[in-house]
Amino acid sequence: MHSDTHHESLKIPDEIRGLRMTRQRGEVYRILAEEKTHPTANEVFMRVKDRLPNVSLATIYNCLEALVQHGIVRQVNFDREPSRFCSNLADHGHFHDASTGVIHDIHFKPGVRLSDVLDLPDGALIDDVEITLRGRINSDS
Amino acid sequence: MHSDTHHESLKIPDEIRGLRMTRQRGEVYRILAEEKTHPTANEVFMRVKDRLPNVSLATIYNCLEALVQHGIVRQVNFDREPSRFCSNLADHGHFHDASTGVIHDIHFKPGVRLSDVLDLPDGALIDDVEITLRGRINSDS
DNA sequence: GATTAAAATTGGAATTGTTCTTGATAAAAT
DNA sequence: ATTTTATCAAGAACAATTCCAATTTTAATC
Ligand SMILES: [Mn+2]
Ligand SMILES: [Mn+2]
Ligand SMILES: [Zn+2]
Ligand SMILES: [Zn+2]
Repeated sequence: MHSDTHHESLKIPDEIRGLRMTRQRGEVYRILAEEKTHPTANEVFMRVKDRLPNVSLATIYNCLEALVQHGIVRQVNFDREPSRFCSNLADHGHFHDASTGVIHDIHFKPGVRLSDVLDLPDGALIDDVEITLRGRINSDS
Repeated sequence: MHSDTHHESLKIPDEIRGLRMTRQRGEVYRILAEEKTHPTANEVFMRVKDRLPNVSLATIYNCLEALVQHGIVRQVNFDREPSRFCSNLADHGHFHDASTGVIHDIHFKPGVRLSDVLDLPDGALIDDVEITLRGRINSDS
């Protein structure tokens, strides 16, 4: 057993993709990796404060931006609501269940390619796709 | 030839879907119907001012909200950028060409249904879909 | 290990798109 | 014509995010 003390643990390397993993960035990332609930910056802030009581909201924003910039987490927007963040790097979209508030990750069915489905302009090169669904889950049937 | 004087014209009824078509709402709608460029509220404001010099930005926002609420126009969001507005009521998504800034309407290929393509949770009832692409158009081939 | 340089963090102020509030206007109903 | 209701205008307020200057931390160099 090694010396430093943590709880459920989840090893985060000192550096990911050229981004130095500071204490604050590590804690922000941990929240997103542990909870797949797509929290807002402010929700991340509240959770990180439990471990780093002096952390500032500006730092949460800085960390989230750094993580997003380096492709370690993804930023998810629903309309004009506060941005949410997601550690699932697989290509996926989001379904917001209006009755529970839960946000579900949505994946393409196997073998589906965007260009098979959408009528894109000639020569269009897609850098980024965002698919956002709103609705509700009908428990019966 | 009828009495009231307008320029290129585009007849807008006194009421659409239960929404009273005031002068301001009509002008806002006209901009969106004439130009398919997905303008922001502020861009609509500048254009409407040419015809209604006393209109206020608050009124533009009020009108846009009323039109969106009544399903007459659609609100389109790219990340956290200012909302844009679209009079195309067909089911469609948006492709933002980063090199020109142009926003293209994107339609599904005929016969494609969302549930054929996405792996949705059991019992999911989709109220609304938003598809947003970013990229560029390669002019050669 | 001390010194210097670079990067990250903090707290608060500033920004920005949007919404709210309140009083004035205009339109509809009586 | 009077009353009621809806809309509009102007500016204040708001909330999420970004910016800024000062401090702290980390890394590099001596
Ligand atoms: Mn929370
Ligand atoms: Mn413009
Ligand atoms: Zn996700
Ligand atoms: Zn459109």
